[in-house]
Amino acid sequence: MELRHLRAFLTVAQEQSFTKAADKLFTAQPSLSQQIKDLEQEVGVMLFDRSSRQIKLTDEGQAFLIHAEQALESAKLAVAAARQVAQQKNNQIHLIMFDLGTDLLFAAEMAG
Amino acid sequence: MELRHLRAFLTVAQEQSFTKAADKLFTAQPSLSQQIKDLEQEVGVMLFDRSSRQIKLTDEGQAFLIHAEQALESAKLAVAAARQVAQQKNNQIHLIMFDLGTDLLFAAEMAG
DNA sequence: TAAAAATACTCCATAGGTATTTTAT
DNA sequence: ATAAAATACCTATGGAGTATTTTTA
Repeated sequence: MELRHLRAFLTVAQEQSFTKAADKLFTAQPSLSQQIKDLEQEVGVMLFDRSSRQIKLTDEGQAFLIHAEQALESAKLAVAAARQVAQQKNNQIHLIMFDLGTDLLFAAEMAG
Repeated sequence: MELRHLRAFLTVAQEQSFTKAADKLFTAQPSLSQQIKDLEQEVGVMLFDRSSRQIKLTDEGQAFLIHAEQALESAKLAVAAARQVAQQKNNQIHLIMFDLGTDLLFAAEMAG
């Protein structure tokens, strides 16, 4: 199971349609069918009810959904958090360089 | 970014070593190096400090870690939750079948 | 000099695409 | 009859392995 499966799952659940989800994800419909199939196989339960034309989550799918959303959210947060730390460091460096510049300017003025 | 990257990242962080992490994940050391490299490229920051022989997390890596753990935990929970629902349903069916069996037995006795 | 990580390279599995069939309204 | 999902098939990409070259302690 990879994040790609969770993204596929969530989008199909949202759109209640493989075709629409495929459009949204800029991929082909059979790819999504395959991904969901693989996912269901790994989990060992049906996540969608295909008995009707309107695809719907099974009870199992509902249970899966909440945590799948959380997983993707956490993955996104991980990236954001790492970048934020880097950004903070960068700001500190800029600040130090600004102070240094001011000091140099001051020293130059003193020297005449 | 896929869960595989997060698994690799967490294991390297734990083991503080690519080689040990590779053993633990039953994969080859260069695969892990590559995965971490790809991950760092996507995030846009260095997650590990390689300046020493003892690999260490950078501040950015530390920030990434918490959420990466959460993501994997949620993914695991998703699977467990879906399976639990299925199991509950299964138990209900068994119970119904048991009751039905009891009823049939009773009916047979009545009929002599 | 001896470990561990990075790099180079090769190969194969599989993810994803196209074409088609099946299903449900 | 039509629109949507499933299936079949094929191809190309990139993930993983082996061999080798840096690195660092």
